Amino acid sequence: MRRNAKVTTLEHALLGLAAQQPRSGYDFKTLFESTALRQFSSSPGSIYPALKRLEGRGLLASRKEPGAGDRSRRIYEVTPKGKQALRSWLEHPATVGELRLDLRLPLLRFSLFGSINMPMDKAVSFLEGLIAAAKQFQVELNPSVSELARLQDPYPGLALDHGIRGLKELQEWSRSAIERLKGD
Amino acid sequence: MRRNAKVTTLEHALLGLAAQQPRSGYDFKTLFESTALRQFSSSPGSIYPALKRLEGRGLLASRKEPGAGDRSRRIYEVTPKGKQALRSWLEHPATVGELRLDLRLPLLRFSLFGSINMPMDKAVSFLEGLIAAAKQFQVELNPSVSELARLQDPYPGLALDHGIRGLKELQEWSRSAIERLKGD
DNA sequence: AGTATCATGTAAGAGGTTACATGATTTT
DNA sequence: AAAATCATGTAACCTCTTACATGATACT
Repeated sequence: MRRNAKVTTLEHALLGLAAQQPRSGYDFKTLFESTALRQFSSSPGSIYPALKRLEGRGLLASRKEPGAGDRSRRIYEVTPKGKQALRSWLEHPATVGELRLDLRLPLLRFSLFGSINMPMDKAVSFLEGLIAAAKQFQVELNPSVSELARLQDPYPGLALDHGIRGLKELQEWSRSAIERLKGD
Repeated sequence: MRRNAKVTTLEHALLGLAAQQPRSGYDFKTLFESTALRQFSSSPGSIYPALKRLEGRGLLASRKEPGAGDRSRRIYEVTPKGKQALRSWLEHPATVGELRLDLRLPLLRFSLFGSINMPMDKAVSFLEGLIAAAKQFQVELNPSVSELARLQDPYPGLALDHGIRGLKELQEWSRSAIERLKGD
């Protein structure tokens, strides 16, 4: 079988949350609804099928937990194979290419580092890589700054300025996060 | 016909670019590849079908422009109906709900304000609304800060800190953009 | 008694991703 | 002569969105 080869962002997030602690589909759903994770999904229509796919691929395992009456919850927990997939995803260093496409993804990974007890020095390396990628991306954008400054339309240049500020902020945050991690 | 009621983000972006100036599918494709717009699409597989859909709905019109040999480009330009749809999208104020889901969208809209010659005072109102929404969102996140600070897992709290810094930065950028717009 | 929440799911439709396909022209 | 670029598209597959559906329990 060569289908379903790719694990999606939503699936990776579910994997990470399941690795933190076993949860039911409903638990995942409410977590996604009530936190910044909502960016990566919504509603049962994506979460329940994703859980089934992950179980079908052997990355999650489930058991029925009979509740009061018929409120039986199905609890998912990560399998060794799932933990392996999670680990290799989390350990992917952030690259310029990834930042260009979506800078929220490295942050999502970082937020889930605890799910595999990522050692502090690896987290610091990740952040250092993130700083390097952000810096490089920022440099790449410099030609566009002068280019857009020449237009009479001010909006694209201003929007680009926001992007650059975001990259600077990302570097500053990364440095402060490194300090906080080291100060434990 | 009630199908295709919803205009997607990619389609709105195409509409805005076409309103700036008529372009070919290839022009759109290279623009998306070479700018921050790449976040909202990729490759011909999404762009060409989107252009066809927009033409089918009467939001874009196309004409063949015979080039040298058989390099005929198909040029798309926005129709009055398309400009209307574009305008109503661009004039949507940013809300907290939108920021919670994806704060890149209001920025995308802002970057395309020139395509309908958005009057300066409306752009300023938009930014003021953006500041208000960002502020409100920031306040909403405060309970999570104390909650996550209590965990032994440091990563979610640090990631949240990045989100909050981003919201502060968004407000600062908005203020500076207002100044720049007024200083014209 | 009625509403909200817990809890899980399915079905239809649409759009995006990836990969492939074609052919001319320009550059190396 | 070969490779890159211009230029447009299609097909398969998959996932997501939206909406609907069900039934028990807790709350007011």
